[in-house]
Amino acid sequence: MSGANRYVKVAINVPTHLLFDYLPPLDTTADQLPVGTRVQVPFAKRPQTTGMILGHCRSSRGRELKRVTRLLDDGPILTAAHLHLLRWASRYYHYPIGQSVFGTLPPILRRGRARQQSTIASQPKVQVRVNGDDIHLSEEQQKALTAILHPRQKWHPFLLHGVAGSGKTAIYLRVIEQALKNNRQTLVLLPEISLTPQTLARFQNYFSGNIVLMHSSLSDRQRLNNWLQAQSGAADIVIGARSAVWTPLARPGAYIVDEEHDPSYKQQTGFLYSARDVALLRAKREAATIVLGSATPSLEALHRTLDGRQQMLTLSRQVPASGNRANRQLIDLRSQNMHGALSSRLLTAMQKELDDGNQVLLFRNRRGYATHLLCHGCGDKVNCPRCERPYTWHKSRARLICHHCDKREKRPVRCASCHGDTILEIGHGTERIEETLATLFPKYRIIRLDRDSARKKQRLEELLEEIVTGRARIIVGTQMLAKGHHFPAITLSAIVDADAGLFSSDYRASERLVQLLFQVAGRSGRGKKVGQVWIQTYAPEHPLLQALVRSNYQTIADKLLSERRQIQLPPYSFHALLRAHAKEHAALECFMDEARSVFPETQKHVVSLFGPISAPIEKRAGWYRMQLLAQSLRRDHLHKALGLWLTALDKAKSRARVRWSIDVDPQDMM
DNA sequence: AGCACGCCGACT
DNA sequence: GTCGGCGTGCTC
Repeated sequence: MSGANRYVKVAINVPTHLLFDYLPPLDTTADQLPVGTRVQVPFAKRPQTTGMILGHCRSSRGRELKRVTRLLDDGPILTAAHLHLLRWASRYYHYPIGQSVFGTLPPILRRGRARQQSTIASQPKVQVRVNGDDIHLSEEQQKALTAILHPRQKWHPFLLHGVAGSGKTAIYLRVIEQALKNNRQTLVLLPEISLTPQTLARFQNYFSGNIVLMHSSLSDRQRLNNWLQAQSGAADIVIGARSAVWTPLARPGAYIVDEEHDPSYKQQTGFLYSARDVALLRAKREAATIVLGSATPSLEALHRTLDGRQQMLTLSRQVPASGNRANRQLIDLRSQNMHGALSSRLLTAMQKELDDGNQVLLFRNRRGYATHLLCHGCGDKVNCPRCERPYTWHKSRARLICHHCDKREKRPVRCASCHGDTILEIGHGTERIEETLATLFPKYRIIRLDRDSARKKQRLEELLEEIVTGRARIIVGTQMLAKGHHFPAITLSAIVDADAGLFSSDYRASERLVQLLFQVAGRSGRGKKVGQVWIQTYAPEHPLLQALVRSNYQTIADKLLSERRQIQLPPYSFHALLRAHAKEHAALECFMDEARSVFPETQKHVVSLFGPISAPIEKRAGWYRMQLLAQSLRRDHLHKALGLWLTALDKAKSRARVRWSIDVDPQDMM
């Protein structure tokens, strides 16, 4: 039966929400070109542009329609269901459709190159090995697994709450195993694939089937091959980082999002999606099993369990010392004897653990040597000229580095304003703490783990190896330390400076601090050695710190949630953030004022605006930055407003020389 | 995103 | 006079 459609609607990788109408090639009808097929089309002044067919139409508003040059695929490379997901994401995150489609394809397909036939036979049978580690589930784990495999409702997401070593991975393996038995695929998301070779090893040890990786450090060819295997159904398990959430699956069965609270699931540039949220939506549409795991669940996840949209399954620690909570203590830094950033009290506690043959871990969320340089003569700081913020002094590299824009400079001999020659090094980054430790504990091997010391993956693995084997006795590092690893020989962890998380302008800072503390605590202790966590602070009376030493994660998180509810912050309301930056401050202010004034009148009673205000980092790489927050108690109201607002912003008179973007569900306000 | 067009400053 | 800098607008 011949269709009546005369044109195809084509998505092109350009920043517009429009689809472009084309005539089919001369010997073809529009209806013979299925949705999801890539085509080559003349576009703008370019004779050969890659596009993808997303629909058909009978009539078109375009005047002189051009013709599709040729088909790039012999059939659709994306299913209608997958395109549906992409169109939803494009609308939800207000990101151009063509960029959403092409930005989530493997680079080779994005460029219009041919899809190559995969040489792997489709659907090989996966053997489950019995050996990795054969899984003996505790009663608690068995209960959790049963709940997941036999949900009370047709579709229900699960939050698996358990600390490192509580046996989350065993549950994941059994969920995947069940999917395999049903001949279904599983997609496993991890916050940072480079940090988790152990996870892959464990999977490979347990399943001898076809496991593929999906992350950005694979070669283009490898990425395409793995993508094709997932899409054709030849791969049984796909393990990947954030972007892997866009991998099409022929026979989806289960989704696993490990460390679901991790902020790296939210993309920070361009297409600002949350891989965790996209995974939830995919699972819901496909009625697939989904398990979100974390020792420190996000407040969003806890909120979903409170109102019954999600079921929480809690695993307690499985080791012999089970029930023994890590011993948490505050160190009041006021009038403490200090050795650099470290108090005598902390050093004494460290010495004891080291004497007993244990490892200690110090956490400091600033790399570099000194957090800033200060002129002793006039008090001026040495600032990055582009960001107007202090440079960080990196001693071993002998460079000042701006942590906001990465500008590098040599250290000045004299102060630029008063020409004084006494420049003081203020503040202690990981590099300086390492130096302090080297003088205090010359006998012990010290390892620093941050983006400077572990620039290459290989080096990172070497450093981790030294920690795991116990050769390194003292470890100092940044956030990197708090992710994914379990170091059983560490019996003492310390947060060198907790105060930054207490007094931030970002309302999520307190959630992040609590998560950090419990993640750090979770790295340490096993068997009879119970971990202790020390927190250095100048504000020991702060209620959050008081709670941190007294309560468990759940109790503190519940309290944070009730605070969010009282002031109606997410997850009790919904946010979209308009960010703008410009070279001239006046142009920026003018645009932001207009942005506020063109906000749709009809939505003003259901959506509140806060701002415009300067961004917390007011200037970055020479650009002034401002933001305007839209908040609503209902997502649908917010989205209706955004649609109208963006149309008005496109036409704003003051938008010249201003760059702007919308962040739906922003994860930070920086 | 590209790519062209258009409007202001220092040059053979 | 015009070469080219970037800022702006459009693409079926």
